[in-house]
Amino acid sequence: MSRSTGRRLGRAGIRDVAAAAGVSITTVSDALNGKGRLPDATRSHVREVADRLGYRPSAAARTLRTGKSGLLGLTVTTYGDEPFTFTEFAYFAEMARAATSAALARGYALVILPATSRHDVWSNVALDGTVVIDPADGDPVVTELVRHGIPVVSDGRPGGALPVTGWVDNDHEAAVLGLLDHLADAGARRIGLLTGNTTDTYTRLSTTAYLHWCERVGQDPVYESYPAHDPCAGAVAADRLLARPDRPDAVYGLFDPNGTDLLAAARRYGLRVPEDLLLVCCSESTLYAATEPPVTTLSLKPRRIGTAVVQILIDAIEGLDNGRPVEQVIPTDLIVRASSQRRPPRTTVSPPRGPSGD
Amino acid sequence: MSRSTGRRLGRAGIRDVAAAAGVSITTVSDALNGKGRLPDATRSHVREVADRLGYRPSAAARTLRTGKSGLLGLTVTTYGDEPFTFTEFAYFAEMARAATSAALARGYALVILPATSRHDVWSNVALDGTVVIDPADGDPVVTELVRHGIPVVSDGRPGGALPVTGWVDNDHEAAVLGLLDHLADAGARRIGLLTGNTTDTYTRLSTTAYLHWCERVGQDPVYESYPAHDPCAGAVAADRLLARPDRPDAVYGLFDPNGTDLLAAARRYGLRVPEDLLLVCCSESTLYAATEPPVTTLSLKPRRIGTAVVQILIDAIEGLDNGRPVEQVIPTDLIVRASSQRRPPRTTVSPPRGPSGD
DNA sequence: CCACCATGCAGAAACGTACCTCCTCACCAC
DNA sequence: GTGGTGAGGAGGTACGTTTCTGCATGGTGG
Repeated sequence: MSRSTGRRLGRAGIRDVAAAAGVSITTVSDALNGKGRLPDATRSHVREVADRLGYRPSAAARTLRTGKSGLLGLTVTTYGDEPFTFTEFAYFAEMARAATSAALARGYALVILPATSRHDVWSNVALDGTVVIDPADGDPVVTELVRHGIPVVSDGRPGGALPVTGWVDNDHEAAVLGLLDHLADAGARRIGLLTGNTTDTYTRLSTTAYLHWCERVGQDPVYESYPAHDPCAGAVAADRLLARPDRPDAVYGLFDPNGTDLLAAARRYGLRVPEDLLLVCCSESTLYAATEPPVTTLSLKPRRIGTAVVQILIDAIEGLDNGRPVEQVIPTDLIVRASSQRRPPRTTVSPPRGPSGD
Repeated sequence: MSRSTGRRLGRAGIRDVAAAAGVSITTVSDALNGKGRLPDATRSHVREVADRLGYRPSAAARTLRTGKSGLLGLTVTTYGDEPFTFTEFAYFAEMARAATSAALARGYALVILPATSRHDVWSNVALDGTVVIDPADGDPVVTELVRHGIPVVSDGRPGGALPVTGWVDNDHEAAVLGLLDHLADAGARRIGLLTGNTTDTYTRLSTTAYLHWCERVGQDPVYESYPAHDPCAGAVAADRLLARPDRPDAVYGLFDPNGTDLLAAARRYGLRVPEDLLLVCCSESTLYAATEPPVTTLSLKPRRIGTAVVQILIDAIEGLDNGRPVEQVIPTDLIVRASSQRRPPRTTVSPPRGPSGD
């Protein structure tokens, strides 16, 4: 019994197209992929027959043959017990969205894979490269990927001398220092910090930058740290911070929800913002433009980071890089709103608050 | 030159493991996959050798052979011109996160694919099935996927008689009606709506439910619609709604940012919430627990939806379903806070409420 | 002692594509 | 006529698995 005849059970294959078009498999492949030396007549004829048969090349076969799958992993490290903290905050959502768009524009797609998943999941999908968000020091997944020759680009400086292909990050120290200066310029005498107790690079760098700044200006550090993955813990920590005897007159919150947490805590203690308490938090949420008062936010530019990470990764995959690791620093953006200015820029139509002296 | 010898350029293959273990390829495959009839001694020996060589089976080859890739598409339809509105709001983020976890728990991974991407992207990845979020009526991508025999489960009732494998959705009409009753019970005389001008099912069903309710209770509809994908348009629309001569004394906002938009607009017009204006908005954000005042939100339970969608899809892929479409309705959850109660429950000094369980 | 069966394993055929190697013309210059 | 050349296309192999089929071997019942 001939193996090339008989009803195709599944989809039409390249063989069927070749047979229907009266040409060879090679010709079909070349015509559809724009390779080889073929007259336009043959090319369009093959294309037409393929369309008519509803032919879709098998991604698996192509991947097996070429070694390229067109898939990039998007790995998120987990915090605490949460199985998967993807998009816990707006940052991840924005970053993932930008990365997806950028990848798509270059013909790649993103596969979401948590760093903690077991081997079988990782090896069940053929990856051309991987984006790792905020890898832990000496992350075993990253090291294994690199050992297998898969390009890895991380969002956030990799700790523990991870041999990644490249990374993209903000200059967190500079951002924090600039923001603290901004608060000091606005009149802050004692600036507090709401931070996390996790060991990720972002938290660590930001916290040490704060400590250095305190040392430089001779202020005693005033901070509370909490498990950032717990949505309630932030509110409690904000409360603790404002309940301290050495209560700060300005606070920077490292995480997205800290702004509302601190606003709520301030209300509970009868503190007016910004008159009694200056506020800045790191967030990508547009909600802070419409709070009372609007809150000054530090944006880490996740869109730019997501885009940059993917570009670097794909360049490395396609051999467009020079072979050396690429390190790219994305500037942050301090969006100044009423919460960090003693004199509100323009407080709406409603009756202005008490004419607080400058 | 022998083809089976020579230095393997890439990773070790199953052949190398077989050679190193002194068994046949079949034995290696069986040992590693727990099939065939092999004594435990052989099995563990093979496994050990494979580990030593750092053997990882080729996902592409396995997919080609078995026809299953272990990949599920996660498709998001786009709004307006935005290339990709994935996770524009917290809903998508939560939903995607839950779907990813659920898929992973059953050995699948999710690939993010916008519905608008061209064919080449879709056919470049072997999908076992696809989750479609809020498909447009007669979505061409969905119809094509179904034609190719790929199971499709949608988040949101599919319009246009799309022949999907199943769908999961909230009962949006019931949710809106219940919520309007809640506002009426709290004393609302004229309830306004802030809605979108897009044609997606959620917006459409919610709006018509509102109109029906108005008809039933004999209230003139008071609503403003705006392009939901534009973050600024919401604030403007909220302002318009409260600037109307027939200003409502209660408002329901269909989209996540509407809560803060409406709070800000209320402040501009000197309206107190909830005394002068009752407020509810549809949101998954925990930020509304800490606004001033806290805002009552309608949760669509994206976690449960994401999980359910994936379960249905995988059941269909693995033939665990009965072959008929599965339709599942997830109840919504009205989280009542101060903004929708004339008498604020308790304006305490104590730290805010505990975790918002699923 | 032979047929029989379960056990343990090997051979080899696919899966569908890409691409390298070659073949066959027709045409032209010499 | 002959060799060269370039266009147009065919054959066949390899990518790395899974799995069907089959072949030994040793133990067991008749």
